[in-house]
Amino acid sequence: MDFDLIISNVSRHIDLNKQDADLFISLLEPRHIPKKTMLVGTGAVCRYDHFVHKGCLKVCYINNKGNECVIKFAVEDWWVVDLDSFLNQKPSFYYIQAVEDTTFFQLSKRNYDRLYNEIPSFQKFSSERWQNGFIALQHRLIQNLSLTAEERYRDFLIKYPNLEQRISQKLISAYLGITPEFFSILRKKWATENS
Amino acid sequence: MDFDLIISNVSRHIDLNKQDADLFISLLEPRHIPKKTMLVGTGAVCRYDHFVHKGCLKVCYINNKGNECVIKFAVEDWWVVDLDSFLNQKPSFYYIQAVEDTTFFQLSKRNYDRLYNEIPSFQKFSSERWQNGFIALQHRLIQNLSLTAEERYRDFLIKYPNLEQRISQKLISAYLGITPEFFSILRKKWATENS
DNA sequence: CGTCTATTTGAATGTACTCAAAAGCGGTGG
DNA sequence: CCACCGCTTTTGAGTACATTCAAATAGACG
Repeated sequence: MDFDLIISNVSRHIDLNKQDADLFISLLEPRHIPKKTMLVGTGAVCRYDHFVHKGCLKVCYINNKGNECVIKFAVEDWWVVDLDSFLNQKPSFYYIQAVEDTTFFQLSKRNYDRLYNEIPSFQKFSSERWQNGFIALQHRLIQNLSLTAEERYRDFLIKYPNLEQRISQKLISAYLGITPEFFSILRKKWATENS
Repeated sequence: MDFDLIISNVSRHIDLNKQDADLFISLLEPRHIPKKTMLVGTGAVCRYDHFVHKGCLKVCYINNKGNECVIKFAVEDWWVVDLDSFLNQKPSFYYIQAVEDTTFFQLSKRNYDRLYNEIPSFQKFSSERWQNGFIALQHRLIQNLSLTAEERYRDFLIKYPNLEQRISQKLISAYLGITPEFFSILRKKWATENS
């Protein structure tokens, strides 16, 4: 198994000595799942934190009109978890599902807590992760308050480079918070504008 | 000065012994400002974390149409800071302004760091704060993706009990992400519905 | 090849906005 | 104490953005 990506990811936040890195790696469980696999179902407890090595996962929920809404995508080099469910071991509001065949590492709550207690800098990593997550989420909230669908799409392209070519338009529209029909209209409009 | 509220707030997350509590209190700076005071200007560095003891602050930005958008209100018992600006000591994207005459405690970055280093459980407090903030923000993001203005208003009423009577409709609409004109129309509609 | 889903297209509708104007309300100065 | 000023709120007409529903077309997969 290739741990370079995940070690490099963590190392961007904290310094891991050889011993800590070995402990960290030993607690990870590599997995490979085919597309459409449900990793965490709505109402289930999110028992693992996940780091995507290759492929793509989505975090979603079904809104009151019965449509799927995408909270976030997790592609290569992204961490993903239902924080509320994972930390408090309570039923998740979201579900996490594979969009593509996906290779990832999972870290159980037990091992997460162990790292938290045994590697002081892992606390820092964790803390920074949620601080940055908070900042990023606030940024996305602003977009949804202020921007049109077209502007939000531009932002999607920047946030997830090249993902647009890998997933369906239906999924993109579920992320943008618009209907697939309207997204199709926008695409046509953009095509004529740039010709 | 009355430290009961802030001590009780922190104590909901962690246990503070007498010594830690005294240190904590000694690092706080009480302030009182009249309404409309700009606490942190857009582009300024957010040098303090704030805890509102009485009154109300708002965190806002001006969108590309020139309208004020409200990210959050901070009333009694709420903490408020521009996290990105405060942690990284960089210019803030938001501004923080008093909606009412407000009494609050401010905690400088230097003292924040000192607490972080000297009181281990303060790390826990801080960490939990951003985890909970992340969870709450995700919840608000969902609302903006899925809910109508009317549903978002219901949620505002729950999140900020009684605040509705204290602030202008213009401010509420800036929080909901709708125009004051449209908010006025909705109010009239609700009034006829409940008669 | 057939089936199932995704995408496109179109018409009618709903939600929310812009602009303009009038009415209400609060604070300030004379 | 009142008159005036500025800001908030209401109202209305016209418009833009986005949705729903239905149907046709195109792609993907077994």
